[in-house]
Amino acid sequence: MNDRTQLLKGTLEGCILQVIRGEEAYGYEISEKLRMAGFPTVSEGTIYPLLLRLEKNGLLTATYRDSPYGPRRKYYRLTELGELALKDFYRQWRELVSCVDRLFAGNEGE
Amino acid sequence: MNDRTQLLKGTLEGCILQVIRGEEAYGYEISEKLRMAGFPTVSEGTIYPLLLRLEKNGLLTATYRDSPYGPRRKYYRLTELGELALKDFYRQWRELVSCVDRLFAGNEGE
DNA sequence: ATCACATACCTTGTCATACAAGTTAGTTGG
DNA sequence: CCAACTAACTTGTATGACAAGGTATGTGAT
Repeated sequence: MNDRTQLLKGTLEGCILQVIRGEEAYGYEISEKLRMAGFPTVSEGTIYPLLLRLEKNGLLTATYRDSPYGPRRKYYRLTELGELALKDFYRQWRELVSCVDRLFAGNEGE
Repeated sequence: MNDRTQLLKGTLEGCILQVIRGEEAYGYEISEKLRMAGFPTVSEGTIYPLLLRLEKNGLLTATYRDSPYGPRRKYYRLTELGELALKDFYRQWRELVSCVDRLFAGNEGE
């Protein structure tokens, strides 16, 4: 009925910002890292539009670089605005988690 | 840019099931309880369609009862299917939380 | 050379769902 | 009578995840 895709809404954007935060990364790499973090496979139809949107909104900047293994890669870096958005996301995320926890407190084991 | 509404996607459904789980409740009451749990005010344009959808999908059953204070209330109860869906939601929710936590582990304080 | 496969990026169209704004109704109190 | 609260519902809009498909480059096997 309701698959995980609805749960991901909004979360993914923040998680991608977090992945890029440490060091610049390109799309294909980001989806690998998310998979390694345990996320269900993130579709390319999800990730590329999202990256373009973040770039357009000024949270990311991009530069193309050649790859030794295939076509050139588009590396993304966080802007100042991106850092702020990331902090903001994490704050809101923690708040949501604590609300849900409060609601489910007492009957986890059932 | 991205307000909390996107973060709520999918989460709300499970939380409403959880509110109803303990004892039957009606829409207006549910939105109050969510607010008390710390959720940002949940719009009526959100909650009533959601309840109708859950009813239509067989996760909830409803009975009307008179109210001493206003128009009659529509009380919802969880079905077997609803209980299963709730368990399923919580499992997926915990999984998502642990993925995000894994990603952000190490630099919470910044 | 050719074919399969992995890498790498992008586009189009579809679906689910949260919300704003508005509608209809009942009750209570000034 | 009117305002305020309770209570449910409808319509229209925007967002964002995804499936499916397209383009292109490099590597290794046949």
